[in-house]
Amino acid sequence: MAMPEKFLKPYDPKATEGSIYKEWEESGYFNPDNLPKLPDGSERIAPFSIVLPPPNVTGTLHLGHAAMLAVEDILVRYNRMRGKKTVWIPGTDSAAIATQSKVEDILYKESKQTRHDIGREALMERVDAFTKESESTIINQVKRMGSSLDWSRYAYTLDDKRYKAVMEAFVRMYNAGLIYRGNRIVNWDPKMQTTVSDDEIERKEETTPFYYFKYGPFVIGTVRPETKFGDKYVVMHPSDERYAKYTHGQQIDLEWINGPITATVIKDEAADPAVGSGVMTITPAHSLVDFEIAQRHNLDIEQVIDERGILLPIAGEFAGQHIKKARAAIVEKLKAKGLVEKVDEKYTNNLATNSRGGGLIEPQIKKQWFIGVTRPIAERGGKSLKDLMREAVESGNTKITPDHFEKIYYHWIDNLRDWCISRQIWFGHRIPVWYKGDETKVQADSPGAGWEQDPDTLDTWFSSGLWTFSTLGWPEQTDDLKNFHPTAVLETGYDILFFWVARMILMSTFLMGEVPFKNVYLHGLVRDGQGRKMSKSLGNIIDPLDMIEKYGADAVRLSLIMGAAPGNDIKLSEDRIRGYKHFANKIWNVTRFVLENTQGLTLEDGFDDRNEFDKELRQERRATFEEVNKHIDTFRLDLAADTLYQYVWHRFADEIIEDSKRILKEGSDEEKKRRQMFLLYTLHWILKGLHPFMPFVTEEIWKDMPSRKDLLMVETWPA
RNA sequence: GCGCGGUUAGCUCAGUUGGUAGAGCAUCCCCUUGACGUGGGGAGGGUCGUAGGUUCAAGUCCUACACCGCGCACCA
Repeated sequence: MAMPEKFLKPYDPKATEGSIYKEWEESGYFNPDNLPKLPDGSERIAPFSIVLPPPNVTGTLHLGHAAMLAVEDILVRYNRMRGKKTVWIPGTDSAAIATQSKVEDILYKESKQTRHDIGREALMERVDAFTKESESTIINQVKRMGSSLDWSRYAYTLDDKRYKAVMEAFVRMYNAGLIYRGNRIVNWDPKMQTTVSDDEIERKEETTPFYYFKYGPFVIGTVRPETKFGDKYVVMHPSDERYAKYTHGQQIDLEWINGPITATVIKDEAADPAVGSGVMTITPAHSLVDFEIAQRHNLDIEQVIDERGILLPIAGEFAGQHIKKARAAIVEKLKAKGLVEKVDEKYTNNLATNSRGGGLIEPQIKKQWFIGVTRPIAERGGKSLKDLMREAVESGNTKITPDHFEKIYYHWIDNLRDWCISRQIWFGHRIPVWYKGDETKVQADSPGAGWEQDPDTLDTWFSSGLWTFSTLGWPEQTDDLKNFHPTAVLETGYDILFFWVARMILMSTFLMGEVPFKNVYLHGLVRDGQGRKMSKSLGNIIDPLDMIEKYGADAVRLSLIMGAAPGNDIKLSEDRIRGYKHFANKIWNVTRFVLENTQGLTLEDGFDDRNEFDKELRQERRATFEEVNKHIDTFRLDLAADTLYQYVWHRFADEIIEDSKRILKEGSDEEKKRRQMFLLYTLHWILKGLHPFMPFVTEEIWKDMPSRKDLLMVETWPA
């Protein structure tokens, strides 16, 4: 057999990757139902399942996705080769708020219309068209990474099956008393005109003046004078001796922004004597802490700012002004009245913004739907959702890697408040609650004529929380659900531990009575070569698709794995990617050498165990793979890849092959044969071992291996 | 303020149950005309953040501190 011509030129990923992915897809082996039997003729039984964290349907592939795909594909391919019944389920996410705001932006740019101009139905049509158009883009980009996803099980968060699952989940949670409607203080985004959950708030630093105002005999501080109109309670710590002469409930007449008012003294431990003067006034309608104080003492709560950020009549002459503009004018007026004690010009304040749309958050009291996280659940032995979430990890049923994130997870649970799940946007899963007069019904479908559905939709993380089982067919009792749930691993970035991982545990432990996954593997953020975040303004963004184009998907995958310990940020530079392309080429040339020197031989030509020197080589090879197995099983893919890299390049190529040149030239026929068999055999091992990490180049080489029976992706792992 | 990490060679990072410090890249020198220049051999370079402690022995365990990063909280 002559040396295949392709090995005479350097490895060219561009010429091979597309067709190889097609072969994989057409083989059907991404689907566990089509996987071949094991070499001993038995069926694959042990399951290995991963659900893909669904990228936004309207997004494009970035390095975070690329890292995630690399890790998950390695785990899936490794386990497939180890004989497991493997499935990796793809999907995309509607990303409700983000997608709707994107479409609204386009709408406004094109026709200067808002969603209210065109109405709910027309907007949804536009959103659907936009997502359909985008969907294929992200899917094709995911495929270019070599991801061995079972596309026959593709799910979209808003498709019919998932919609049904979401409705079912809501109704069940409502019936269990976990979902309730309440008038509580929520994070309101005046720009998007919707509520936002606590976890979606992003704090941004700003430098702003800090004002000290005279409030009767007291001095109070604030950065937000515009909220102060309704402040008629003055709060101090019960044991603050400076204010011992004031008693709880005492009334004090004083001059305030728009004239004389009567303030009431409240003694509450929420006032920290060490902060400022130790005295504060409260605005219960626009501050969570103030709201809680007001509730404790049963105080009046008055709205000062409306849903668009406009001051209400309580602001007197300032009513109708936007809070942004009103602030300076209010301060001027207070100055004129001699009520400004002093101004600290450079105060660092953390502004709450909506991390999805960027609007400034204004706390408001609104009637919304909530999930009560501390309510006892009868069908779970009186435990609360918080208890269930904590137990999932404490029991070890779900292990988080790296494990220090478990502490962060507990910390989050301890601080968790009821989760506001209703959103005033249109794109998403509509809340399955129906109203007719004073009647309310909670059910998936309309109860009939005259019933009106709640106009709100659900927080996108509500449906995402169901993802491990909604993708497997829940609420129907499917075979997939039986076979593959709980899933083996959930792999994602540590930045969505709370958003998503915790919500999945919440949903699964309640609805399924089991954890959603046995392992959580958290990868780091991908940064540039100097450790900076990639951003447009720094101009340091690396596009994974450009890199695939230049160096091949295998090189990109390896660059995101090597040196990336779990949970550590990944520092990526183009140099590193180039380096791994060199490695792909090295494997290519190793193959060329081995095939050239073993022509006419196959694995079936036997293996001589009596050669003592080669015995050591074989032991070393086995030890190498045992190390690789150990690392993969403990999610140290970085070390596994490094072990293989070292062995292939610096042991096998640099030493064993170099040494073989002498033997093949000068050795006896028997020595030659032994060495040839070792080289050929080891090349098989190497290709198998590297396949999960570098699937394209190894599969391409595999085509010319004399012992090939099927695709490398379903070959058995060396042992 | 509370919590979680990190600090090891110029850079990026490993370092498994404590036993004389490792890799890749970079630098310098040398080699190489049939596996591969996307190559090979070699060299220099670290008192492992600081100060204590435990131990026969500490990069590894304990305590404190410093600096860097992150999460939560804070709009009095």
